[in-house]
Amino acid sequence: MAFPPVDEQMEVLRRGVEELVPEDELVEKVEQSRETETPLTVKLGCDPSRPDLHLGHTVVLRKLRQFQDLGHRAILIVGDFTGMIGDPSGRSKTRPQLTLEETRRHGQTYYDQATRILDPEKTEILYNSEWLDAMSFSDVIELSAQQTVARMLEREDFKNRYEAGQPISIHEFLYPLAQAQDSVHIEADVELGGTDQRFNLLLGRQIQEAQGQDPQVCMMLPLLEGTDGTEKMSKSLDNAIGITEAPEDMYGKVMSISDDLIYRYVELITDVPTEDLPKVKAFAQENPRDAKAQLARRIVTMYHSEEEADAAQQHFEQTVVEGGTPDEIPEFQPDAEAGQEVGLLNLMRNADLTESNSEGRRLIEQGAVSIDDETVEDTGLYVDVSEQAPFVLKVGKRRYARIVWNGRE
RNA sequence: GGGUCGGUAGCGAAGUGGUCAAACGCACCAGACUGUAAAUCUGGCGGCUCUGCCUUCGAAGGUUCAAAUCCUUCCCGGCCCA
Repeated sequence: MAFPPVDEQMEVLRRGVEELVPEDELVEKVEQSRETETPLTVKLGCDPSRPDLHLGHTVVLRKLRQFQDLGHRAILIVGDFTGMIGDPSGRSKTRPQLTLEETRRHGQTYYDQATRILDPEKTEILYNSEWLDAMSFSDVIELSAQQTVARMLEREDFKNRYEAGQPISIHEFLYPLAQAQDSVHIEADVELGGTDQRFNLLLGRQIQEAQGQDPQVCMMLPLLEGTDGTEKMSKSLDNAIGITEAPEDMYGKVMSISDDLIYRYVELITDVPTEDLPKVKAFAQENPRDAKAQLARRIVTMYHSEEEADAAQQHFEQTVVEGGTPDEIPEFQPDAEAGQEVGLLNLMRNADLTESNSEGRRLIEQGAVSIDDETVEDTGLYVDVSEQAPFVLKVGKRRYARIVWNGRE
């Protein structure tokens, strides 16, 4: 197949990239691949311990997709080997130990989600236990001889821990080496990763070189900030927008990002053509609300459909902007006899609107509970469901239930 | 193996016999405000039949009128030494 001209390829590949080490080598590789009509092998490692992808992951996946669209070869490497061993160091949260089946299953889930972005026809998936598990102890020693402790300690987190007198287990030095070995195994031309992967990616270059291979180019992409606007998007920080989330949630969460982030999201995780980006930037400054709505629609469309994006937008306008009641709210049918008075506190708890009666009482005191848009004042209110149903019970801004009663006499 | 420091609410962290359901920060929830589910401000943030009562401060016992705070044993973690 014919590859596009080098300049064209580079223009696509450079978009949104934080760091490219070294850029001229990539140009050379692209030139060479075009001349010899051989696709580049592009590697992306993925962590099978958390298979739920969010928009942050898509930054790097989209870059991989761009490589595919230019005709190159994408390889996803599932780190099942390290996943199986787990990280026994015990500091911070111990990485959960996974069984082989679990890593395979997670790997599959990862693949299924990733192919919403990648071209499934052109995506290879490999599990690194395949070759890492086969290495003998002497192989490992040989591998580790290719790196020095001093260089390892250049890595910031190791350095900090070392200087602070905190323990670093030997095996922690082995993980980056294992990842580098992956690059050797597939003879990667390019490895993608977030900027937090700098050390690991660079180590891949070094190890490849030590083993007589042409070193890979390291392409580092920025870590997308989450909905809190400062921390990187991460499920454990609870600031993530998952790509499998419902259209309404996705839309709402995008609308909640801070205005400064609009352009960044557009640049990194949408298909807006590169030449239109300056326009987007100006628009985002001038009219952040509409720019954000456009972004939210675009993102929901990417992972769902245009119709669902329309519906999500409408839902948002209706419930958030106007503070109205959404069209679809869960129904709850209390267990009550005709004419029986039911305590509102219990009703809320049974309908899963509150966790405890204390919480319900507090919320009523704060004026957060309403029945058919009428604020409830009395914490000891009793309602006769058979008489009053159906009615809409609202707790806070986002918790609703339609209370119904199917006449039991 | 020895020494030492520590284990308090979702997390971080005060408190070291009574005024402790436990300061403070973060997270979270609500109200006001706003173009927004952002920011900001205000309030809340164990449970209950709620002006009071009940269960919590690693676990189990004990001392005391009274324990998160003192004692004993045990479990878990950090650091130092070997």
